[in-house]
Amino acid sequence: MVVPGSTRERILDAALTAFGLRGFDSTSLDDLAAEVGITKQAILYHFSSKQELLAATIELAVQELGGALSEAADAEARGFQRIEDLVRATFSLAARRPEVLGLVRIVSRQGGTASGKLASSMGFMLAEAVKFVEEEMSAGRFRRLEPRMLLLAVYSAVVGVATEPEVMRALGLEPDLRSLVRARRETIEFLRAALVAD
Amino acid sequence: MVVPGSTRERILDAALTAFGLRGFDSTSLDDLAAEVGITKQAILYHFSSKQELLAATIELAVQELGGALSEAADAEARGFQRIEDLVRATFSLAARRPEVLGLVRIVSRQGGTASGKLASSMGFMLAEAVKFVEEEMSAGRFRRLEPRMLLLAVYSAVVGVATEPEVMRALGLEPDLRSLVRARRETIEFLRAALVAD
DNA sequence: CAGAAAACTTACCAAATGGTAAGTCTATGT
DNA sequence: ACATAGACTTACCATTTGGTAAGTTTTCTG
Repeated sequence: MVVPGSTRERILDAALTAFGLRGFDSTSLDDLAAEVGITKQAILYHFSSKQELLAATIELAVQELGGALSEAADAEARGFQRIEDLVRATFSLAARRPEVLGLVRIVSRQGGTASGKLASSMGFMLAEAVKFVEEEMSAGRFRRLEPRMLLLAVYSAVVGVATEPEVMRALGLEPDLRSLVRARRETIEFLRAALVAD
Repeated sequence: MVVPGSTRERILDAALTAFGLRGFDSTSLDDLAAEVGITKQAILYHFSSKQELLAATIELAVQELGGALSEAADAEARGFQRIEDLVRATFSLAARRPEVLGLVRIVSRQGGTASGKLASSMGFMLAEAVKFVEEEMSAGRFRRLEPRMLLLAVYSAVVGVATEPEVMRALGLEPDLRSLVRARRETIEFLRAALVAD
């Protein structure tokens, strides 16, 4: 399988997949190089160190995630519809490119320089989300809860359901496409019940 | 600081902490040995390989998690009270020993032999939880949702909130004890709204 | 107290890892 | 035609890693 695009792009793509699915420390530059069909030194030609490759990879992941979400977040949509759109977009991304959410999770857990970078990249989107939730609460369409805590719970629930195939398996659910669709539907109903004011 | 207990116990404890907080591949046997104050070969005397050490560590984590939960799950408690007890116990564990939940997450994401072991260890508890949720739904106390999907969403939300300090930070919340208490309260209210039938 | 088993340590080792240095090939502008 | 810069590769290297082999000390037991 020949991946199109420049060598640099192919390295980034392979790194995003590997870091996001297997983890940063668990992925060696040699593995990565073999996957792309080049030598390790070609990677170090484009990215001066493994850390810098990680930084570039995070930037790409944030771009993809941000793109998918902002595309879904129709500025016109109000109330729960907007949440539903976002959840659908997140599930779609999780199905198409699980490595993107995987990378976000792995990096956000680890702390350090990388996670600071991620946090600042996501900062704007989060601030907007908080504003939206607060407006909906003021308008009486959402239950009154602490907006940031609410977002954290929603984020955790969605990303968790979308990216924990092993936990699904433990629950006796095969993590195939059909189950994912059902998981999405159930998650949306769950969130609707939690959010929408009576 | 001298940690009490046998050498074997001290190794297990250090391994649980390191694997749970920093990850399996990111922790070398040499690091571990230095922490415990012995040599790497002493570790390999008690556990014949790093993989076996991981297996023993998982077993310990499952025991701790299972212990904390089954202690909290008063068989008498019905309805949402029982969920609340469990969430409190989970948050308490996350505050006291974040590495336990961290290990469960790390392993469950990785798949392979280790995660199969974890899944089978948790199997009984999960089956019981499904039964409980189904009963509550039949009794009309919980909303009708797919029990296993519901559990997955609840699990993801709770563990996510309890163990994602970096995401909290990105939301402008300091992950200190006070915030964790607030997070717990908000999570419980969130779940109550989602679960309790009108 | 003898000796054997348990609980280690010191001494190694082969493979893998991130990274450096220097060379090769190819396109391009002059 | 030729120098120059970009895009690599081949050749190394020091360190780290999980693991083995063999020796030493401590503890238990007959």
